[in-house]
Amino acid sequence: MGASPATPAGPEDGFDAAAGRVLAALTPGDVTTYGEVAAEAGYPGAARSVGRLLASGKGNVAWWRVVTASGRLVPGNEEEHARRLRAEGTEVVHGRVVARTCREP
DNA sequence: CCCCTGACTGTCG
DNA sequence: CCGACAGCCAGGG
Repeated sequence: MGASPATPAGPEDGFDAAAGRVLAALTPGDVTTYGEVAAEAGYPGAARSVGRLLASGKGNVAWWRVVTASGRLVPGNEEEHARRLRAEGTEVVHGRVVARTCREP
C-alpha cells in the first residue's frame, strides 16, 4: 500500500484509468460505443484513444462490449467479437449489434 | 518537441 | 450502404 494517500476519485490518473473504469463498470449484456466510453471517461471526442486502449489490450478490458457508433463490431475480429457478445446475451446479426441496453429513440 | 498513425464520429453525395 | 473529408485525442519514433 503505500503511503500514497490516495487516488481519490478525482480527476484521473490518465485516460486509460478513466476509460478502464468505465469499461469495468459495464455488465454482461451491456454494450456501449467508443464515443460513450470516451465521454464518460471525461474525454469527449477521444473515441480513437479508446480503441487504442482496447487494441493495446492494457488492463482487463472488456473490448467486446464496445462497438462503434453505427453498432458495428471490430474489423478483423467481428466473428470473435460477435461470438463473445452472443455468449453474454447480446444479439448480433450480420456483424452488427441488435438492441443495446438502454437507449431511447 | 514535431510528425504520423489509429479497434472513432458525423456530415455530404 | 458505402466512400470521401474533416475534427478530436493520445501514444510512439
